[in-house]
Amino acid sequence: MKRNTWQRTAVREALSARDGFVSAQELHTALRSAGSPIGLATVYRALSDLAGEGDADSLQSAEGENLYRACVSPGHHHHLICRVCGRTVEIEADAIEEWAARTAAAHGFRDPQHVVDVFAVCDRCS
Amino acid sequence: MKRNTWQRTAVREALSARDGFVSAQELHTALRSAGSPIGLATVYRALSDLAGEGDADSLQSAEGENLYRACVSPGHHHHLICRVCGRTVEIEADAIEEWAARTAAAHGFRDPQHVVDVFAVCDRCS
DNA sequence: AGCGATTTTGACAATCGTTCTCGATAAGCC
DNA sequence: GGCTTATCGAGAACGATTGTCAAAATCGCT
Ligand SMILES: [Mn+2]
Ligand SMILES: [Mn+2]
Ligand SMILES: [Zn+2]
Ligand SMILES: [Zn+2]
Repeated sequence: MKRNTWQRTAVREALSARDGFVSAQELHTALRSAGSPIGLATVYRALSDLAGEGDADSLQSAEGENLYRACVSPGHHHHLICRVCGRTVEIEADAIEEWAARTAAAHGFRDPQHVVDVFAVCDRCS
Repeated sequence: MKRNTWQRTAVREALSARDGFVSAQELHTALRSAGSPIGLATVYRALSDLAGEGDADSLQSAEGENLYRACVSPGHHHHLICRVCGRTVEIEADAIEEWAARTAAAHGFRDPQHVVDVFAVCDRCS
């Protein structure tokens, strides 16, 4: 049902070429600079699809922008993100998962979801 | 240096009258409905100030809106928020603080900040 | 390869939360 | 009361994102 277009491929590759989180606009600019005539709306759609399929992680920056990153590990995980360069480390922390579940249950809340991200400055940038 | 206006007082009180997170627009509408002629920009500014002074908590909804809540406990804490009605429980978890600091340090990252929120469905709403 | 049904694209407009502008207003202070 | 200056607020401006819709491209089928 989902068709293969060079646009989606281009977005996937451009995303993989980065090692941190990027916005749709940044990625669009990068693609255009590299000579691609891809449209902005298409980049937004492709990134949204990738995130929906689990091939990309997404998060909101402090400024409210949606940022994306090519997913390295397949399962659920969190991120340690450099505030300066965007470099990102994927983190698994079962302790956090348990804590979230326990905390919700302790207050009578059901079906907990959680947002856990750490923003700091990486060694290269400090 | 900072002046006391009835507008700031009105925002503070309107915020305290709620028990969940609200957006600036919602609060503005509520104030207007109650007869206040307060301006929208003023509500935005007041909420931003309150958050900056630590008298209000703020977070971003999944849709990217900035939400505010009158702060109950004074120190650093996190939230367990009902996805349906917005009811919120303030949570302190030293274990999380330590984990965040340890995780950042383990990867050579400095000056860590973290976003930790749990969204679930409260007992009244399930 | 050719055809046709259906998806996808992209330029542009529209949306929507938030911030900016700037003349008017009103705290705080003497 | 007056002065100084922070604050207000209506409306414009902004910026990220989404909607529109005609043109182009993909895929299944022959
Ligand atoms: Mn988790
Ligand atoms: Mn914390
Ligand atoms: Zn860095
Ligand atoms: Zn609830």
